[in-house]
Amino acid sequence: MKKGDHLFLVDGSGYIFRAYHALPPLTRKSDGLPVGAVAGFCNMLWKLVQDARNTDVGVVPTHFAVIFDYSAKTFRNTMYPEYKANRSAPPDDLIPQFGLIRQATRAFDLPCLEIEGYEADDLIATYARLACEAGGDTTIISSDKDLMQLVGPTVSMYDPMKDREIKVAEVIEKWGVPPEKMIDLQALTGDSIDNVPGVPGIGPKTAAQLLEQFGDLDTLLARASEIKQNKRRESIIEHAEKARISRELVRLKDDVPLVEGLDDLVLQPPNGPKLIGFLKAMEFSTLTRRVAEATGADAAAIEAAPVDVEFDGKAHGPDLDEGDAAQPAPAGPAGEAASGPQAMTPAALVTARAEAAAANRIDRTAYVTIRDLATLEAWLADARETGILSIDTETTSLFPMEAELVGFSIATRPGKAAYVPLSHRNGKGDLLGGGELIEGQIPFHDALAALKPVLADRSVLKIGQNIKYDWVLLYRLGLPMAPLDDTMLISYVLDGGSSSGNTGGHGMDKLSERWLGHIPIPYKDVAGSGKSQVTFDMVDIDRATAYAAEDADVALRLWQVLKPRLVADGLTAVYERLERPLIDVIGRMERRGIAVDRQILSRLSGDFAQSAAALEDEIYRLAGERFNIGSPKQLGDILFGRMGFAGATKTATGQWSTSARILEDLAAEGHELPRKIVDWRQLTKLKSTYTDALPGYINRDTKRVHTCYSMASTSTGRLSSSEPNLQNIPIRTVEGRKIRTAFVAEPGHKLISADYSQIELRVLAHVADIPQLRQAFADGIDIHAMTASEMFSVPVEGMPPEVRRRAKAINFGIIYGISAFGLANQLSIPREEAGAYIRKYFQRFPGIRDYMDATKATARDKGFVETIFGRRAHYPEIRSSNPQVRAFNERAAINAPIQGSAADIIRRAMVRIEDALADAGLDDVEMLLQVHDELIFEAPESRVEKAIPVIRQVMEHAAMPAVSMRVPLHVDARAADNWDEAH
DNA sequence: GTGGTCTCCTA
DNA sequence: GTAGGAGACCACA
Repeated sequence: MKKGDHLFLVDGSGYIFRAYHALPPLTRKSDGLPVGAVAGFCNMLWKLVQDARNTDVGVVPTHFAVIFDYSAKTFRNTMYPEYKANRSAPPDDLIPQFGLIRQATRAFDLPCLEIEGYEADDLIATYARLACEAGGDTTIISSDKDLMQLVGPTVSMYDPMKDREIKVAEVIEKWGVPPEKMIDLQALTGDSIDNVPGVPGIGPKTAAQLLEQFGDLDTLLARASEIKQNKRRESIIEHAEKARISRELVRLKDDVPLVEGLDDLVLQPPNGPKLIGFLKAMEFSTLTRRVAEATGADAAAIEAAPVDVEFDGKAHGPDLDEGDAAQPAPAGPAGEAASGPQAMTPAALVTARAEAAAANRIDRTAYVTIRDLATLEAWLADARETGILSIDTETTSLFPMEAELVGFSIATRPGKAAYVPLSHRNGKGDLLGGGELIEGQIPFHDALAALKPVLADRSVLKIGQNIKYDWVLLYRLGLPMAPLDDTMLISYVLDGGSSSGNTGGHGMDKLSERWLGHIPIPYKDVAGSGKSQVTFDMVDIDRATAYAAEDADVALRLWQVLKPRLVADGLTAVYERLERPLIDVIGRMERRGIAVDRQILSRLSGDFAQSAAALEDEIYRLAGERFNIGSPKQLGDILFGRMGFAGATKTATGQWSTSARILEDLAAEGHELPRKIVDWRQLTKLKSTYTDALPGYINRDTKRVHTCYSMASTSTGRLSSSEPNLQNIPIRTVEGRKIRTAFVAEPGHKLISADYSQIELRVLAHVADIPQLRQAFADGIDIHAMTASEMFSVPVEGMPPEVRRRAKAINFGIIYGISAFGLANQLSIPREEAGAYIRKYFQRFPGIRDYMDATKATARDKGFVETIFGRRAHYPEIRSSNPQVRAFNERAAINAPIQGSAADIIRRAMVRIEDALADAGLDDVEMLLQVHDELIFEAPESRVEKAIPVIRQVMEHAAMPAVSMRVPLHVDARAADNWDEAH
């Protein structure tokens, strides 16, 4: 190396972690291998190497190396055993990427350096010193503050993510001291991440000020008695020794015995074919193309290179130390096993995390109430260091669209959690409702302003339990939040199914008890319940802190336990493609809401009330007495007791059944009273559930109805909608449909409804691979008529409606895990006849029976079934000795892959549709609702014609490229002023 | 006031 | 026969 040469040193280990959190998660298409950080790394390296050949750019590297940490143990551990002892394990889907990034480096033909016993930073320090001595310059590709001590006249740093150079001036600007004092500064402040102790109570600001005053650490320690502030003085005197140890920990070693000298680092021209082979193996098509163009290689002629995927996390520092207690780990790469890193398989990591979580008890007394901005800033800085922020909002309402923020809690590491009260009030609320703001709370907007950049920071992962709620609320307050991880959704992906999928199955309390062995404070205990319940702003701040900080702490701990299971169980792709990207998509739908015309509902309510009143009079006349028609008990007594109608059946609890089915049968025999009761029920149902209830959900500010979608409450992967449920708005009767006319588009806009035609039958045709069904769907013919024609040997032409109706019932029955009992019930035919139909059906479509048998066998064998995208639904009770329980679980297990695959397909469509619309210049077309196989959009009138083909295209191809369906998907779409006409 | 039961709305 | 949510009633506390 000579004067004028320029050495680039990439801090590989540092980059991995930052890229992982900063970049959107990416998985290899073919097998779900997580490769997001690898992709970021390759793009960065390529850009750096390319710039090297472009002489227009100011800085041209002549020497180049990528440097990694070797292993857990370094000389610093000998000096201070606790060094980096409390680091948490890396995210599970990052682990395989450590090895891949080293392979990427070699594919670039760049030196990939690491030395046992030293950190990457020490090697960087050593090479930088050598380069300086040889008269060359050095650029360190990193933004790590630990490296800033090296910055000087010939050494600068470069942050590849922010495209920002860090020189002496930038260091001073950021830390208040020049680079040569960074060591002393860090010795004082310590580093919670690396477990460098420092002096308690001294942060960067104070440290800089002290160094300014005293010059350096030794002088400061010698003259500590001169410090005026009592606390500060005592702390420094007491912890002087810690400061000295800290200084030795943070001081980088610049005389590491190197294997490769500077001359080994001379930058070579890129080896196109070798690099392309690796990029192809990673399935990075864009970069492959770029490299091919730049190097003149023929990408098509190059085969993907073999790539080793290791799950042992080679040399990413001491992060896997917690694995000590876990199972024996497989050896590391050849030749490095003996002294190499703690090796750990995904399964071992899962075990280790679960054991650690169960062992680390929760200590509520350690939680902090943050009452001033500086403390909040310090916590948020910690989050930027860890790259992790567990967050939970406390509000006055369960509806995020109308809730007021009362405070929020954060956690950056297990046990380190705090609550930030913002608008707690004292109890002196008067007629105006107010009460006075309690003192000792950070001004609302100041706190949010501090929080905002961290929430938006792509390099800080925000973790929450049901984080969609917080996302919607915070977005409303002008605080967008990304990226996100949701412990509820992770649990849902891992353990979904009837055993845990029902309401509350993935709730925080349940998860905490199960995984942490800890029961969090119930909400009731802080806010009361029933009449005495108060909103959270009235809760005492100390009690609020215990409750709220615990939630953030628990969410973080759950995340540590649950996230690694995704990789171990092969469910990363399901989470990353079907859950995580949907959080903000659905959040936006909830935020938009849909306009509901109050006048229409009010008029309908009046109409329904009038008709129902008229029916009531007649019912009393026919019954000969007044009674509560809405009481099944009283009604049953009158109909089957006093009046003695025939055909009575009992419900499970021995009551007379008065279901519509029974009453219809009686009506069919010519009885007037049951008919009127059925009609009365329909009207009162429509009135109470819809026309009376819906106006109460119209938001005061937006004038729209904002339903809440639950992403984790079904066993199959469907969404559910509540408060109000907009997935059960009537459609089957003329009267009911009128309610749909109240769902309207804004003036100048239209509602677009796009729904999948027969999606579940198409999925069935695909998974069971039934030739006749596939053909029928390919030809676009009436599927129920085709079924009838096959079964009963009747031509489709001129088929009696009754024949088709029966075939249709059978088709649905198949999807539901058919039983003769159920089909008989549905069609009102004898059980024997229904059984004969089913036998006939299986005769004509033997593939269906094979599929059903295979599904049941899988469920019994593994305890779960899978959708075509790999989502699992667990049915452990399929092994029950109770025949009823077993049969029920068998039917559910047969239905789940069909219903669930359809649900996954529409989820995929929802994830893609916003971008597709935006790409077509239609970003003013907004998705509002999802009703299982239907999506509702609102669009300016002028956009409708252009939007419909885009929507249809996305929906019909939503399964691709993960699954190539054997049958086409078909979508019907229409636009109108209201939902009734659009559907 | 809470929880269970019945009924009924949807895909 | 599958998957949901909600309102009314009623017996329990």
